[in-house]
Amino acid sequence: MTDERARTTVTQRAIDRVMEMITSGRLRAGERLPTERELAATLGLSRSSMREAIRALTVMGVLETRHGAGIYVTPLRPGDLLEGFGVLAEVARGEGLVDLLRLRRVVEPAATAMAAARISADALGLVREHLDAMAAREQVEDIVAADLAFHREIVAAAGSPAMSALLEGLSTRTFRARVWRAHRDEGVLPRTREEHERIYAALADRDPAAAHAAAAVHVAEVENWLRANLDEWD
Amino acid sequence: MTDERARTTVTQRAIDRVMEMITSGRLRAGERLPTERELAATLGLSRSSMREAIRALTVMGVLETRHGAGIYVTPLRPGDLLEGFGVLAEVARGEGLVDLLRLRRVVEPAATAMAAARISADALGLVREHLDAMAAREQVEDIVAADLAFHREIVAAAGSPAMSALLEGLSTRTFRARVWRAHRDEGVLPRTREEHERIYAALADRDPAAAHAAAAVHVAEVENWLRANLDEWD
DNA sequence: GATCCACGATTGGTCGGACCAGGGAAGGCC
DNA sequence: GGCCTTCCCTGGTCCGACCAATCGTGGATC
Repeated sequence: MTDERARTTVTQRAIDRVMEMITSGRLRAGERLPTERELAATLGLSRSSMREAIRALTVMGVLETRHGAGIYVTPLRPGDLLEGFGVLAEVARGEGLVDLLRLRRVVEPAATAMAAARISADALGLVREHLDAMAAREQVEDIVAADLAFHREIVAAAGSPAMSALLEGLSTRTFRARVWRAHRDEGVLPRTREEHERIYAALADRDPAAAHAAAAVHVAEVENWLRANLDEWD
Repeated sequence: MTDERARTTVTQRAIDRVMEMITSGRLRAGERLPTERELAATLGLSRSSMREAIRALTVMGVLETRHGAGIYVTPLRPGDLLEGFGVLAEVARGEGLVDLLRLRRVVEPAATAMAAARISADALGLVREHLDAMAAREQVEDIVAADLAFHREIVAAAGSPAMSALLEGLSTRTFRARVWRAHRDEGVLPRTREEHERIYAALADRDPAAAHAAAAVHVAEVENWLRANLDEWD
């Protein structure tokens, strides 16, 4: 029990040490850390290995480095920590993608419902703008951009950074572009537009239940499409 | 447009390059990558920087290194990619913690409902065992272990790796221990036990709606406790 | 001929030091 | 007093050497 885990790498131990400093409160959000060189000396490893540990904590969203200025602890907000997870949907394939969409079908309706209960008039106006932009544009890329902005605005109105960050990670531009292209080719764009309108209407009515249902229908639609087209994916 | 993003670090570019190799399908799940030295040479950077890029992709759950053997792409299952999630609840504080719990209140009931519809008799038996273990143990650490196992078993029965991984990340041993200790001191353990029993009963009845409600009540309970005790936290 | 083992080539892990590039504060110039 | 230069500190990159786990290979053994 003395030091059984010497089997792990020095870098991993450094990561754990810094994490422990943060969880224990010795390092607080926003605070600046010692120099790379100092940290390496203190924790007893080379600067190279220390840099790897710092890089790891950086992608985790725990630390943040500023060239020439120093290393800082991030504000540690859920958004910061979930930032690196935008990779998720990007690499998932086949059954894994379906699973991610299933998760989205659970979270997005809940977020939309929360938004319906507390969205401001200003935010609602922005949602309306994105909705109109979707209808006005021709290029798939533009439509997708408006689509993403539409959902992002709604989720943001829910007031849950964690849900925003999670859903952001579950949405990838390339995936959505593919879905839109397919929908266009299948001539079902009007139906998609109808779904979006229904979501907006529920928000405008400040009707959480209706918003929940409308969002669920919308995501389920995409999920079903993916399930039906899984074979020709990738 | 020639090479505008030379402003970023070489390591970041290497990360992007490897990610692109994966998303484009040139590197497939489980496949082995070239040597660190070869990769560095190919991408035109030093081995040190290349190692940092690899470390970053490792903590993201995209790559996996085996000392002496080589570097491999992970199976890229949602579970692999959400693994680093555990950090989240570990460092979150104050309002951020409440937000995470709010996310859990959305996801866990959904997973429990899905489990109710498809849980096997065997899995149900295990759930029962963990429930009994919770009641039988005295040490908070043991109770927490059984508590975690109880929820984990249920969520696993939902059959969604993404939800399992997410909820796993939202649950930390230290947080739960604190909650249990407080509940014990406040003498509300019987009520918690009752909530667990109700969840089990809904699963046994194969009643998704009841399971959803029971899980929601349970998580909301913890959320309310946290909200009430936020001031004395950390 | 099959099995086992020792050895060495391969590959990731660690180290130390040198040099480059961005930032920021001290101090001089106007 | 305000602006600008300068210099030092800090992260970013690179190199080359050595350590340690792995795995294939080929020879010894039965």
